[in-house]
Amino acid sequence: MEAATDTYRTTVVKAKRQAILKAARAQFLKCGYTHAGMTDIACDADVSTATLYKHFRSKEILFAEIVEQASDHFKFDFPQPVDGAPLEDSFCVAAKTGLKSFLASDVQPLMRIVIGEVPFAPELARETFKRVTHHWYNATIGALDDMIAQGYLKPHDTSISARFLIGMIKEIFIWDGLFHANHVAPTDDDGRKIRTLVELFLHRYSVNSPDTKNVVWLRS
Amino acid sequence: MEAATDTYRTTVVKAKRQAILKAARAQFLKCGYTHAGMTDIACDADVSTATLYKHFRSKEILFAEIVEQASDHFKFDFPQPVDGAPLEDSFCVAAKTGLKSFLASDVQPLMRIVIGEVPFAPELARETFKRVTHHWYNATIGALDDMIAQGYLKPHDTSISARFLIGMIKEIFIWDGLFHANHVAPTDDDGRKIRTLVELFLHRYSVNSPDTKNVVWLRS
Amino acid sequence: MEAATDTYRTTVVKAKRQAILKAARAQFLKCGYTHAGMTDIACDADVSTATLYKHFRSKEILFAEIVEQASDHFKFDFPQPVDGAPLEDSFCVAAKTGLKSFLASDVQPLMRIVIGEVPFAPELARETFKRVTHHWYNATIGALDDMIAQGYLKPHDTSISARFLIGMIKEIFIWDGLFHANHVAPTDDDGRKIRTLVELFLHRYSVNSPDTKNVVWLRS
Amino acid sequence: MEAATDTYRTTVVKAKRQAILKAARAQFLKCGYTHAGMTDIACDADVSTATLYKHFRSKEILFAEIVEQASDHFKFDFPQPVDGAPLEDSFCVAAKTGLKSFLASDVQPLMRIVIGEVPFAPELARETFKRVTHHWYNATIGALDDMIAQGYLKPHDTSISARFLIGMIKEIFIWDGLFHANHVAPTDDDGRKIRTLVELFLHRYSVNSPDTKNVVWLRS
DNA sequence: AATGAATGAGATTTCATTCAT
DNA sequence: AATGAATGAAATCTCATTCAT
Repeated sequence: MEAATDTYRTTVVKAKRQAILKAARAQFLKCGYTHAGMTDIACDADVSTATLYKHFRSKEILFAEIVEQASDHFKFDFPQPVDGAPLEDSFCVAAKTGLKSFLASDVQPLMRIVIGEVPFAPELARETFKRVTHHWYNATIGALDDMIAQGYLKPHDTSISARFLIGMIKEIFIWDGLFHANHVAPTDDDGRKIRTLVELFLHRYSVNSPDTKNVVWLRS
Repeated sequence: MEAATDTYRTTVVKAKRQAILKAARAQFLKCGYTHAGMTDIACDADVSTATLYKHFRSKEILFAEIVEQASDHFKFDFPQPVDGAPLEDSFCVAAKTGLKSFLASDVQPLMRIVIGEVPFAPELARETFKRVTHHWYNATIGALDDMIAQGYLKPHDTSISARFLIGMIKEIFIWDGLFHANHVAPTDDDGRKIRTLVELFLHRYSVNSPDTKNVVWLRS
Repeated sequence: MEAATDTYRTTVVKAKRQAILKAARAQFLKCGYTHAGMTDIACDADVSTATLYKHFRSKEILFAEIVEQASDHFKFDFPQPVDGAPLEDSFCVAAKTGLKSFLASDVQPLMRIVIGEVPFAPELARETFKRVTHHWYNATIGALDDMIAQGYLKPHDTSISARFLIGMIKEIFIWDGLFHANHVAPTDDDGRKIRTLVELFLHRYSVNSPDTKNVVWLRS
Repeated sequence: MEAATDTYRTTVVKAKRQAILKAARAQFLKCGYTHAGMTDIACDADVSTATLYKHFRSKEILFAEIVEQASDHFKFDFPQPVDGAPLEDSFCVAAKTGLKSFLASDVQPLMRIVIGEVPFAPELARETFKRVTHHWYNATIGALDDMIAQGYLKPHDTSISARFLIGMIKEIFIWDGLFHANHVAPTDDDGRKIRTLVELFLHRYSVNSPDTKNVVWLRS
């Protein structure tokens, strides 16, 4: 009986916690950090402000929790190139998958808020940056290094080429969203943008790409 | 005499206006939009709040003015390739110049604020985005198209390649600054980063780059 | 069996009650009345708030209980003068004993709180005042009257001389503690302070003290 | 004209400040520190809370100001003994004057509040203690030392006798007030209480008092 | 009998903006 | 034209106490 009671209570409490997180996320996304009101959040979650504060000791902590949740949701693994399949496809799948996970994680709109709060929550910003950007970046470096080791790519400084790759993806699919509320990332259903981008990358770094030792970029 | 007085008055008024703008910029950069106080700005500018409001009808308008000023300060012209000189150099100079102007214009830290205020000043964000991102983007597209017309580059869709180029630059020199207060953009004194990036670009799009029609990126 | 259970339960209940009182005393002494939190008290006592409220219907009542307990702990009996021993010694012992009991009873730091809450708990303050001050005062008056009756002291208005005696003790050993947290009453290990004070008193009221009927305090 | 305007404005501002102080004092005396509400104070002073906070940066500061004002109002100078007049009278006048100034200064009821806040405003308590208790104490020591030097009093440790004197006064006229709201200090219109207390003191310390070197306080 | 999550009411404090001078 | 004191509305957070389990 006690166990049952406990379970029931626990369930209710967890439900409230979730309700709060949901309401808070909505409020923050709608209003940004400063303009979001704890009172409103409590109200939307059908909870008193006191209860809200029992669950999350401060607005800052509540916000951090939401950001953490979202950024934890962002997972990225560069898929292993499939033997015999075009290397290009691996890159495209990786880019598409990473992007999808990123967009699905709700991190993007939260990032706007985090960025705006940089002077007042530098630690949070740093942390978010690390979780999202570093994660993506490191996974990519690792994959590129592997591919070099396996002879797919020419040896080169992957710590910079990885950033080039990611930079292009961000520019096309993410950057605009920083400046526009309710921004929907441009679709790339036929995958042409990503493919173009990957081609640009592999044109330089694939072992199969032509040698350019003697090429000059001079005008003829 | 009156004219002289008028001139004097005008001068004083203009000086006050400048003092306000200067103080406000400092405040905003230090505290972000919401936490910057009109009273503090007035105080720093040695002006009463009433005078402040005579010059700028509201905090929002004052902020917009500052952002506009800064973004107007960001000028970018892709230099014409010099005949006989390596094409590469043109790109490097362009990238370096653009970046320098961007960083010097104070737009970067203001952008953080603009981004944070997106839900409350969507128009401002849109405008800033246009002035900065579009400007850079369009100037680059134009230059690339010219170079195609002049036979420097292979014909291709410059509306996307331009973004690739800019995306890589942003990733290396700008993105991190969005998440870190007092961020100093990484130096690139020897220009190696930019050069690597340009090489990647030209490897694919220079008319001198080897043909890759029959190249497959497959593993051998 | 039932009886045993009852006994057990009773024991547990009493233990909890004591735990609560102990925790509450600590809280109140540390934080004062207003800043002491019922939740904290319950927590420190390893009891739920509901249980806390089962035992003490309100914060006020809980506090009153603690003050009562402490002030009941303060016992003072003026020791009978020992025949043939210096009267002085009786007074010194009395003063020392009274002071010791007072300091040991924890009343002093609680008094600070009681005093601060005078406007909100006038009854409690009155009661505490009576229990502590009156008690001390009445015991002293009684002893002095006895000593007059027994021919130790000159006849006089003991209702005022008793207060003089106590007033001097309070001034030296208690007053400062009202204004300083963690105040430790000045030690008087050699008893010189108390002895001086007692001498002052007996110089005027002892039957052995010289007559002063014809003394004028005029400067010669 | 400007000067006049300034004067007018200054006058108004000062008046508001005084209104606030008055309202605050009343509120604090009525409700103690914690229960006094800044909103209520503002309301009583016919001022908005914002104005209240312009004048006093915080509740704590406002309270400290009031205490300081009151304690500054407490002045005590032990009057010089008049040549040829009974020394007794000097002491009685001194006691009466000191007491009157103390009671008139409003410090007494504020002291209750200060004492209650000791754990949370130790500095304020210390300061108040110094201003009131030390001041009284030091002035008395100085006067006693002078009288010793001038041959009115027997040489002795005045740092303790001064406290005896003050302790008796406090006991009779002040102590009770700590525990009772709206307490009116007992009158002593005929001066008999003070006279009795002074006699007790001089009986021991006046140069004219009989020698007690050979007196034993033993029961005969 | 015991729990502890939930509450409602209120506390202090801030800020963009106005208006009498 | 300029001042700066005054404002009203709102924001975050706390606490003694209750009630469903």
